[in-house]
Amino acid sequence: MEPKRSVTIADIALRAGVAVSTVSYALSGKRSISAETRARIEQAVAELDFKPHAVGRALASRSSHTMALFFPASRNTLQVENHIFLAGVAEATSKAGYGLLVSTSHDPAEPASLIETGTADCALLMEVTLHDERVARLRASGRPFGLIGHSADNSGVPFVDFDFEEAIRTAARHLRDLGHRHIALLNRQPERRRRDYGPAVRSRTAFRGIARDLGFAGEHLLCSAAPYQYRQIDEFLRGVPTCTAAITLSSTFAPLLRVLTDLGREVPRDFSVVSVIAPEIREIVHPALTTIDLPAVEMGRLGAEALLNHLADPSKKPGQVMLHGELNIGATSAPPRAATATELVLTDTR
Amino acid sequence: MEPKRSVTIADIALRAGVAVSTVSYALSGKRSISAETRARIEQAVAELDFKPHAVGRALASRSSHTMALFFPASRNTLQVENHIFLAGVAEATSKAGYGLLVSTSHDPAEPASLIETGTADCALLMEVTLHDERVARLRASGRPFGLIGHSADNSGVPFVDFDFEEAIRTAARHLRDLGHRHIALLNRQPERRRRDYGPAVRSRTAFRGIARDLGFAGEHLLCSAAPYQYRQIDEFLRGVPTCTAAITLSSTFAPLLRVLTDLGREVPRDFSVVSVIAPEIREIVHPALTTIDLPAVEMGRLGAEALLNHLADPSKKPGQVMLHGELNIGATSAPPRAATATELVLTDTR
DNA sequence: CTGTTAGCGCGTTCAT
DNA sequence: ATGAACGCGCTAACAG
Repeated sequence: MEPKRSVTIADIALRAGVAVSTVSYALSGKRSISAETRARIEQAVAELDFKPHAVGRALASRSSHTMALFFPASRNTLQVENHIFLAGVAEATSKAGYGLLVSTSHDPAEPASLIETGTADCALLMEVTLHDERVARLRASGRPFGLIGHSADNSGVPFVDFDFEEAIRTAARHLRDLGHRHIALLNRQPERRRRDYGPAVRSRTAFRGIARDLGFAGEHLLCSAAPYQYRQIDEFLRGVPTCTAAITLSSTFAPLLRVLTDLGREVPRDFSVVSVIAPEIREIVHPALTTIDLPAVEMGRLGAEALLNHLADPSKKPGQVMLHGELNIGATSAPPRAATATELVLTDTR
Repeated sequence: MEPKRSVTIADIALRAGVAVSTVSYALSGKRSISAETRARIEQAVAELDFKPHAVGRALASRSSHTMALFFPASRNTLQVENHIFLAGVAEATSKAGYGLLVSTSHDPAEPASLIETGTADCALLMEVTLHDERVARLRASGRPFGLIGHSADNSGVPFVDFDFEEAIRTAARHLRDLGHRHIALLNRQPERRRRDYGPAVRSRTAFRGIARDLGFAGEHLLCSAAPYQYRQIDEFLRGVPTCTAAITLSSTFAPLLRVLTDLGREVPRDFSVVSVIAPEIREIVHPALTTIDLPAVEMGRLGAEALLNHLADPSKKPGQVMLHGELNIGATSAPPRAATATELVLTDTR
């Protein structure tokens, strides 16, 4: 129960026998200080264990030195993968001396609000939709923000994203080369009414084209939340027995593997799977899957860095990075049983 | 590129024709306002789209309305499970109208610092050791804090923890009833020089006693980081062939399952496993494991709530909650092959 | 190179 | 029931 009242620069100024502004400038280095007074100030700082009050500083400087990260983490729709991005973001903000405020709010006005109220200097958004209202509001208010993902119009916006199209093409080619002629793409239906979710939309479109190009039948399956996805997948696999392989995005590999087991179909003997997942998730999944690594930690770091750079110099062209994934062949990738020889038809569940 | 300068209560006061203090009181409700002026103020607020500036408010009220969460998330030692707690913490802070600042700092002075600089009102710590220096410093400075986990002395400290001892006892009994006479306990070595990590120490001690009580040989294995743990476990299983079952804490189940597969030992035919993990992790692991659920989301929520309650009324006895886990029998729990009939010896690897 | 001073936006005491 | 004024801790003109 020590001193509740913390020491201020006024205390330092008094003790060092200088003006408060001198202390302030000595701390910020924004103007030259004689070696002597600087020493006296530093001594006073050390003796009194002074730490600049972040709030006072934020009010005066109009900068909280804090980044707000928006990502969905409601308990019901908890996506373990989402949290991996956080590690990268935290690494970047911490290295830059920035605070990291995490918000799980779904209010589209919240990102702009947090900045307008001075709580944060900028906002980093996750689960970005093609026409994201949060983006629109941030744009309208002229506040700095960045994206992990990207939307329809990204002009002037720093972002980092993963090339899902390429990943799907790589995966599809691999599966086709293994002999598969009927392949499903599994993706999750993200939160709420976000039918507009970028990766989902783009992946679906790309997959359709790829199926056409490579000459296989492609099925697109949008999985809902936990209890239902199992039945969805179960019904699909029973209904479409010619489908012998799947590409999974997000964590849809989990229910898929369960259903396959329950149906008595063994991976990779009876069914092949290529999963696009973060290596940290791959690590804990057993048996080893064939995957395309989604570098989530890197993405978090790069996204945060791009935003911080943009904040430091808004006149410069913002960083816009697209990351790529490599195929990572695991134990489940051996050739499947021969695909059916019936006529190939391109279908789409929706 | 709208107005950079946000509207303040002075603007509201002017527009409503009242004093700034009246606006302040109208907003906080800390003194009665006539219906008429209140209406005028509310109208001005709506018309100007006023939002109180959080930083100005924090400086004046000496409260940032923010909780700082400290948890380890360096990219090298990323534990997916840790992030699940965050969902619960975020739920609680958000419901209480608090901000959530996330820090991955390892500096033992940082928690107290963040509060002293006004950045946060309180700190919630994860990965607490028995003699945690962060706790000591927070205590010394008299700042409010709470724990997810607990340390040697918890007097006056709100915390939530999981009864690992009981979980291990439940798991051990289950395995012994299946016929196992030689059981290993796998745990991870947490970051840095934290040999003092509470759950690890307590689990080990408890396990030793349980082995004695239930009459089986118990081995304790402390796994290091990703690349090494595999070899560690591999050497252990080869060296101790009589060990036919394991209890895994944290995500040690992952390397264990890999090693078992590579050794050609099938679960549950040749080896039984009971894992203490969060259900969100269990969901993505395949095949279904026998587990004891670690209610990480709940723990995060309860820990944050306990801390917020303590903050609201420091004179009240702080909430100290201990959660328990139930056995969750999955596909891997079928009886193993008969255990060896040789003499039982209680050993410990360390 | 250094001191003086006016805010930053809001809470709150003291008057009325 | 309402106003006026001061202060929270710090930054940044503006003087010298």
